[in-house]
Amino acid sequence: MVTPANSRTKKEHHCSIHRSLDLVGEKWSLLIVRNALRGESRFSELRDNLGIPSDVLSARLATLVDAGVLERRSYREPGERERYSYHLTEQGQALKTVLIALQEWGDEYNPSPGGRVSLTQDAATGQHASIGFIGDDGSVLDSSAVTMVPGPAAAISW
Amino acid sequence: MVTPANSRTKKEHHCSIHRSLDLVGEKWSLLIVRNALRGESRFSELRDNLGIPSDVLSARLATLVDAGVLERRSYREPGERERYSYHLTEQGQALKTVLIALQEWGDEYNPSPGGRVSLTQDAATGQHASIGFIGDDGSVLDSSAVTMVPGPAAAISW
DNA sequence: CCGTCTCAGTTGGGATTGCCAATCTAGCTG
DNA sequence: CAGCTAGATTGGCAATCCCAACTGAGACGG
Repeated sequence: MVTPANSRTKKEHHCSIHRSLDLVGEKWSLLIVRNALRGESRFSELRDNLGIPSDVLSARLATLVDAGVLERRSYREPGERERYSYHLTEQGQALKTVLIALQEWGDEYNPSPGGRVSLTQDAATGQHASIGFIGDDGSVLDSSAVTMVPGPAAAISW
Repeated sequence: MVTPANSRTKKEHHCSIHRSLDLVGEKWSLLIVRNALRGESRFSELRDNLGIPSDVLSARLATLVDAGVLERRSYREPGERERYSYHLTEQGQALKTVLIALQEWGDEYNPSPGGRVSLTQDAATGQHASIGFIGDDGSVLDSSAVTMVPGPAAAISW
């Protein structure tokens, strides 16, 4: 092992967007999470469906487990030996918002000629759902009216 | 010019998340958009505030202009020569949702000990806003109840 | 108990991308 | 015309990525 996967030597940034991208901003990371959200959990399943080189998959899984996005579990099917699978943690599930935001952006501004491959809906009613901003009073806000403002820790830079 | 920045030779993926990541998934791309949302538009401003190598910034700006996320404008301040600045298009503005989703995820699961650098609020009322799912009937949906399902073009793979 | 199969990776190498420092260019000012 | 500044480009080196081949361990057949 030349480079241990659990050595997080990266600098901690004060900006949470930057910190998030340090965890899931590498190539393939978010696509692995997307497929995990679909229920894919095995190495070969992810490798074959994503078309990712197996060494890169191996490295990403280690990084994502280390970051707390995935959890590695051993399992054993009857008449099979023990194998490993990867499952989203609560933290990993929470990336659903990021992925659907990316999906809506792509569908809006760079649609595939073949149509949409994935839709978003409420599990209970089956009605279509989309991403938006909600005020603390529970009201739905217009996206253009929402701005990012400096927070309490913005003293140094923001 | 060895590799022209405007030759988009990448394969078009059927998955909109994958296509989106081809446009803004490279290192630094989303951070450039974040700073552009704060109103930064000049090369040196972005370079100095992000700490990005200038050759990479140059390449990313070209890619983002090519993708339609940024628009290159010339400007001239009094007593200065003509210079260029980079401004978000409508398509670029729309990435605000993705960035705030990443920000909320980072604040929730990987907070900075120094506190939050950036907050999200409604420009009119100043009340705090957060990302959520909204049904077509206008109701706010619980995030755990929202799922991604195969769409019309999912025949090949999804 | 020997050979074969499959899953889950690891390893070797070459290509690509990213990083850093130095340099360049055009127009301004003195 | 020498020097300054914004907006880059270039060269060299390091890290990352990709592909193909290989490994290791347990199940299974003979």
